[in-house]
Amino acid sequence: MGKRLQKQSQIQVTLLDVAARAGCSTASVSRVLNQPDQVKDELRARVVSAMRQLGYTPNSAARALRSRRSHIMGIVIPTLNYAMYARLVEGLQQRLAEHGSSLLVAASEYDLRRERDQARVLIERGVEGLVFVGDVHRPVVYRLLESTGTPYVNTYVYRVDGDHPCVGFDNRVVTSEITEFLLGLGHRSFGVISAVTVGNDRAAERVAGVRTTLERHGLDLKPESVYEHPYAIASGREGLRYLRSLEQPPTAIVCGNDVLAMGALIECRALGVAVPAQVSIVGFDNLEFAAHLDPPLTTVDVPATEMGARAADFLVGRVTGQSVLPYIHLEPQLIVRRTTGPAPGSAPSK
Amino acid sequence: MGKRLQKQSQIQVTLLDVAARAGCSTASVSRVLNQPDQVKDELRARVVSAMRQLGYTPNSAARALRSRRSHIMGIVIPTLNYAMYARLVEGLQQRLAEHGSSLLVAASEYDLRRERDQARVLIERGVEGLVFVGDVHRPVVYRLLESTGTPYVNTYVYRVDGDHPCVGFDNRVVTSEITEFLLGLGHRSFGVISAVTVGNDRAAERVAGVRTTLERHGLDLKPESVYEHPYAIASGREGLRYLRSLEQPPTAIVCGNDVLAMGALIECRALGVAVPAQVSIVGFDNLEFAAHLDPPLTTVDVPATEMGARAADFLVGRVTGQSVLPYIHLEPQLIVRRTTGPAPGSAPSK
DNA sequence: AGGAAAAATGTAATGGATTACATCACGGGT
DNA sequence: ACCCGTGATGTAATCCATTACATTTTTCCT
Repeated sequence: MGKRLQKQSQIQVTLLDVAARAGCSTASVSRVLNQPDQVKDELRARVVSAMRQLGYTPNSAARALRSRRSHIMGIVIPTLNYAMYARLVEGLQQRLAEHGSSLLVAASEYDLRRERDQARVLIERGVEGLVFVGDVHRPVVYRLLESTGTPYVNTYVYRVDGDHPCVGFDNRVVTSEITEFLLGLGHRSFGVISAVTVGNDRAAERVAGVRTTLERHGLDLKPESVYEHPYAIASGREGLRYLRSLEQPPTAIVCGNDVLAMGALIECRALGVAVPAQVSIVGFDNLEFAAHLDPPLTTVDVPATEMGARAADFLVGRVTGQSVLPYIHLEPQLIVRRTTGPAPGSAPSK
Repeated sequence: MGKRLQKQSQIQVTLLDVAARAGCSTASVSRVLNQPDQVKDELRARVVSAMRQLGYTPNSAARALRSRRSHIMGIVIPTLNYAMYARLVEGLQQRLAEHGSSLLVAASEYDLRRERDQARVLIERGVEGLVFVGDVHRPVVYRLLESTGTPYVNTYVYRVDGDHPCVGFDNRVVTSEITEFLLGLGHRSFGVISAVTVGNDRAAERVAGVRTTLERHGLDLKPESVYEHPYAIASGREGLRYLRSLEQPPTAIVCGNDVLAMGALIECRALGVAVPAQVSIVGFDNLEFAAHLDPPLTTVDVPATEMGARAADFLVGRVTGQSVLPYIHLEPQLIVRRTTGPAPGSAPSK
């Protein structure tokens, strides 16, 4: 058993071997690899055949060393267990592949120190560019990026005055729009169920968007109206139960993401709270299940895959010396479904 | 604007610069990097300080070239949009990080040709080992792995006679157990809602598990009782509607994954079909939402993260020359919740 | 104190592909 | 028939860290 499982010490086949076999110089073999049309058909054929016969695979390290191109990019994300980040990575990887680059993935688990460590490691692995989520990172990360001259881009954020390349949207503006929408439905009492905001600038901005908008309208979002808990359906359920237990339960609940919203919705059903008659609920992300919940969830569609693709284009552009726009805005879209309606007891707005 | 956004051509700081500054040889600097305790405190301090002052970052390519270690592994997965694969990647990456390695991720989109291409690319990028999902790959992939001497491991499968290292479980056995469980509840008429089985050996095996078990009991799974459609809630809904439209609708429905099961469950509610009174439904994966559905979904818990971690251990072991077991079995667990019950009209089994 | 062994450090070869530059062949213009 | 330019190919330096081996310093035992 396991005969194939032995690793035999391989004698590496090099360019030199191929050249010898093809009866030409290493330069020509290299050209066949990198600028095939600079080589005459006949020689190219000979080289290709020699490579095949010898089972030649170029040594990536030697290649990268000499050419100063690793064709590897990196991304540091909080986690892959969050569908939107997974999609971001998917979009990024696909587009990079089209550009001929590969992707190193590292997770920080929402820990900024770990994010810093992972960024360091990826740079040490020779990535040509780095993608981050959010724009709040340890200062040393930015310093490292600058001192090593590593191009980078922040995603899931959009801030023109931010001094950092970014692709995404302004989280605060989006929840602000949600809040305006709910205000327009007559809601005056708001609650928020949010992911943990420590080390998560996106979550923090989303809460801030609700708060500042309410304040602009002379209302306020009391600290006790914000339930902040880890990303999970259970948190959404707890959050809803908590908000319902307040002296003056909110009629509108803005959730930091669809998973929390799903939990809230489930708990409403369990508690016999009618949605949207008694409470309006809004999610964020437009995950697949949002449209299939009962009632279907009002949420915000986030172009995560596109964000990844754009990040790829940006970095590849930077590395290849093209001029690229450092601030890329992608518009999320409010998807109004059936979990939102007029505030109870308010005259319908039209 | 954009002052920081310019890439300035970096003059790379090398070991030699550090050595000069620290007043020692490059060998010593290298030792500080790789075997710090072989260097006296005083010299080490000098070198470290020189590195800091110069902002030295080792050149990964040169390092990899000389040491023949890239510290990079790779994984080719069908997609990251499937939560279980995302978790697998997460577990793999975390454990690799603990071992001091990084992870290149590539997606095949369930296309075996693309899987082959991606595997080729990853090998060309210098990965030290490769993780796959499933064990049905293009033959050339296995040939390439062998000829380049690249260690690899298949996940989500377990087949001792398979000649390939693997970590996971036998999908066929698991759905077989599900089927036995349902048979025990008195069900005799079965339906299956499956993901697309082309290029997906796991999905195919799951269907086969139901079929062979039924046959063992003198029953059969008619081709028209299998609804095969892409991974999506909508597919689950359609699947259920389809199965209910059969002349003799099944009383037990085995779903290839939880997403399909969720769709089926949602459609039952929409159609007014009582679960489990009229139909029993079983999922696969035990995604987070499974426990929160109404009724909570009977499903199979799959240790995806663990699988990734074990794959990491295996490959790192192989690369570092330890002896490692090539076949690692992880036991999935049937989680009986409330979507399964006695077949309608059958005497309860106890 | 003497000397061998162990520890620390240095010297220089090495890994494999790329590429600047040199050379060669060949076709076209006059 | 001669020269030049263009395109194809070859020669050899180069990228930068690691490591085998050589040399020096330190340790420690007698």
